[in-house]
Amino acid sequence: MDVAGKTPIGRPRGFDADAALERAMIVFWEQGYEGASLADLTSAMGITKTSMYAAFGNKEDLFRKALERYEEGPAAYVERALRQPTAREVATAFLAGSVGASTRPGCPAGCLGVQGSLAAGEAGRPARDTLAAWRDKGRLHLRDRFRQAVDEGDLPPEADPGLLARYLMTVANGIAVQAAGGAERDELEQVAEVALRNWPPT
Amino acid sequence: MDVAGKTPIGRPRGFDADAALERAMIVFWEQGYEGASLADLTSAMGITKTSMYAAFGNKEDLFRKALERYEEGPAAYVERALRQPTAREVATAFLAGSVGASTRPGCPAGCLGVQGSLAAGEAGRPARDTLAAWRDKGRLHLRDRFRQAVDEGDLPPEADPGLLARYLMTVANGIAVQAAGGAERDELEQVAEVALRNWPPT
DNA sequence: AGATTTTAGAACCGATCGGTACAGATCTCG
DNA sequence: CGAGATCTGTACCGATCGGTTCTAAAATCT
Repeated sequence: MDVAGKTPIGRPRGFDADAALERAMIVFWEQGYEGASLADLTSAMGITKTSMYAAFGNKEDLFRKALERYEEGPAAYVERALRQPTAREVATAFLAGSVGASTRPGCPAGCLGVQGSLAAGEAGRPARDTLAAWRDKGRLHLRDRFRQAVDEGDLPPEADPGLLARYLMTVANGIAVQAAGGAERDELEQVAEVALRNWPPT
Repeated sequence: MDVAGKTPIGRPRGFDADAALERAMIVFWEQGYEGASLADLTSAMGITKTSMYAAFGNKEDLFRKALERYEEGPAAYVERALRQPTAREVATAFLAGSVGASTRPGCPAGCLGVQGSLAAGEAGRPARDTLAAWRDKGRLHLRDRFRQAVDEGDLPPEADPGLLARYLMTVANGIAVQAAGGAERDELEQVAEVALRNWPPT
């Protein structure tokens, strides 16, 4: 039985849901969860509120889906960094990717995972918690990767994988804040370089 | 002529403006500029909207005054750090103070200067810009202090004061994000220690 | 005392918030 | 060709947004 090939019954949707989600991601990235109104979102997406609700659920669902999109797109550098052969290369690629994503031309400055919602009122709390969990997931992936590096002798046995992961994530978060405040790409590349100067020797 | 001693004419205000501002600061710190509604603020301040407008202007003015209050209170560690005798001590005190302020018991986790407004809709843009300028001011103070350190031979001549300042501010911003996400004080103290391992020798 | 100045409280303002109900349009299936 | 299913646009929902108006109360001034 063909699961995907069939044309669905009923009137087909008149817009590209993927493209609309991409637009929504940009708006959330630029204005944050609470700062992005449904009017802002749907106007950027080129659809009406009704279509948005039918296609994505509600504002919170839309935000989560925009975050998934962000993870696969601008934040894909995390996965790429984790696949580097040595811990040092992982760290370097991670910070370089963080700088790149936070200062990407044509995109909002900073990181959706940080500025999407850091402090929020009652209404924005689920979105804030979603982002905190998302950042934590990345941090734990880094930690696991550095544990593996210790096992492989790629990091000295006395290295603390959890601490190194948190250190890197802290610098990346700081880079995102700096970028949101207008810091330029080359300035942040220098910061990343300084941050890696004290990386444990292999 | 006594400028301050006189009792002002008219009905005296029935609340402590300083205490009310302190409460407002906490609310902004916890919920961000856009996430804090006037109802949230005035209820925490224990006054009505009318009294708030008479005493502080409007929401934006209140936010600016809450930031000044934050600078004199929880963020006073910046000034203290800048007065340390050596560049290394300045850097150490700055990061230690950042960790302390971001994980202070009884206060919201994180830093008002970061999570107060990082990304915002149209309405919150002035607040966001105010915070970005505030963070930049701190960064430039650090830079000037490190320039002085180079002049005094306290930092090597090849040290880059601007880069060191931006590096420290980046780490401090990252610490604030980590704290907002639930990181504990001792974890962030270790991060600060790692971040200072490669500080230029005297 | 009486005039003046300021505060406090409640009621109210238009605008906007996130979210829906409904009707018409457009598709597949029989 | 209907019949049933799904999407789209409009109009609307109650609640809340930041901010104001108006009246009464409480103080100092002459």
